[in-house]
Amino acid sequence: MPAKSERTAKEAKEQPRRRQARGERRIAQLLEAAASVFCTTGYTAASTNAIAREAGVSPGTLYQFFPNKEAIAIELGERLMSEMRRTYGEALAPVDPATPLEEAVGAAVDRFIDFNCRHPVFYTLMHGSDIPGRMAEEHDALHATLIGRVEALLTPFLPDTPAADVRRTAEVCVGIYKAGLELVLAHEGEEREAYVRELKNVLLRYLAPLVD
Amino acid sequence: MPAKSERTAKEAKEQPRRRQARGERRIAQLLEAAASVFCTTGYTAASTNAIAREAGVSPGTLYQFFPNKEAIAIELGERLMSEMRRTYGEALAPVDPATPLEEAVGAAVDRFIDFNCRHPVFYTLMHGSDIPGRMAEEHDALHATLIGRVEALLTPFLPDTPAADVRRTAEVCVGIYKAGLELVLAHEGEEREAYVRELKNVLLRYLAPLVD
DNA sequence: GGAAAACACGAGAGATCGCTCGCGTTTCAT
DNA sequence: ATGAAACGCGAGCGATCTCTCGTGTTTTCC
Repeated sequence: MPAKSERTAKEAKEQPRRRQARGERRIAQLLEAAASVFCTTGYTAASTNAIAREAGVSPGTLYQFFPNKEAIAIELGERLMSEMRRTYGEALAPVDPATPLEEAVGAAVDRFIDFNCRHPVFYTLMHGSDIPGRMAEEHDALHATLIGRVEALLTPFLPDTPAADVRRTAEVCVGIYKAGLELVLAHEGEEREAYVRELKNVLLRYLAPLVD
Repeated sequence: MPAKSERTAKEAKEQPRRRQARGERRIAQLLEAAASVFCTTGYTAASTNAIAREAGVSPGTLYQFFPNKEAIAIELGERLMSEMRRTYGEALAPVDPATPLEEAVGAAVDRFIDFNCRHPVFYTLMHGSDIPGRMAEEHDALHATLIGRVEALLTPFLPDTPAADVRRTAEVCVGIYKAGLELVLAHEGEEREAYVRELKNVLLRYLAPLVD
């Protein structure tokens, strides 16, 4: 009994159980159902039974793939984050300081708004005031990196400004973006695009006097 | 048995039960406790037992004064709204069109920020994404009147602008205010005041090009 | 002083939710 | 083919929460 017998370890950290194709399909199915339920009822009010029902499986099946309710949100969040990085990873970071501010802001806003429109559950998970422990940490981490990116983008424009002021300006920009995102998500079609334009206006007019 | 026997009406609409001074004191006590618990845990996660415990009374006593949990939030919200009207009723409405925009915006922001800082539960109740039926209606009503006020304030400055655009501008202003309020409440002392100044800057720079 | 009403208590009924467990079915490696 | 492991089911356990009820105390009114 040498070969594969260390399978007996009771509470191993992570036993990345062998999955069949069927299992992977179920996981995707369950995550999609969870996204739908989270969007309509929020995280806390969403019951695991409701998620299972939405996915057309039994509660027991759900817990075959997720140890608990929070893990569903975590996994959903991580998949969204990785898609975000994959698609828009360079939306903020590598900006040529010679780029006009208008162009940089416009591009960043367009990319993030587009992502959030295609994945409305992202806003629900990251903005909901009812998120639990680990998810809140993930939210704080995302917020911190976002602030850092905006700071990095702003600093070249504000050479002789105290760091604390730059940070505050970045916080204000992200706050404006969140408020704008809420308005954008609340509308559709032409009206939605009008709000996108307004959001860009707010950011540009707020920043314009600073970068001269 | 003629006189006061219609007391037997089973499910009378509103039986404004006679209250003793002790009862009024308990109600105030319970609402204060509820405000505290709502602030720290949010509405949904706040348990009625926790509110009773915070107030130093039994759960039964709580239900002597409130028919259900939602009624506590409703009453709390109504008292806050009436205090808001009493103290800052004219914060937005009767503005002389000759007043400089800077002054009007600054005064309105100062008043509302001050109110929200003194009653942080107001933000929790009105911004929480986990609020129930009746409370959400109250929130919508407040939002609608707020938008209306801002529209009224904006219209004289924007004579030849389509109504839809004015409304959208008002929505953006209120959205900016909410985002700023969140940042202001998250900080204290000197930093808080710096965020108040930034909020005013954002609003003024957004509106300035429109009113020329 | 005495009856009625308001106030206060706290155990627990009733409902919901997260999650488990035992057992049957399907899939896969050998 | 066959044993093992992954998958699937759904009743129900245990914990929690809202709200009730029976009982006892204080206040008010005459």
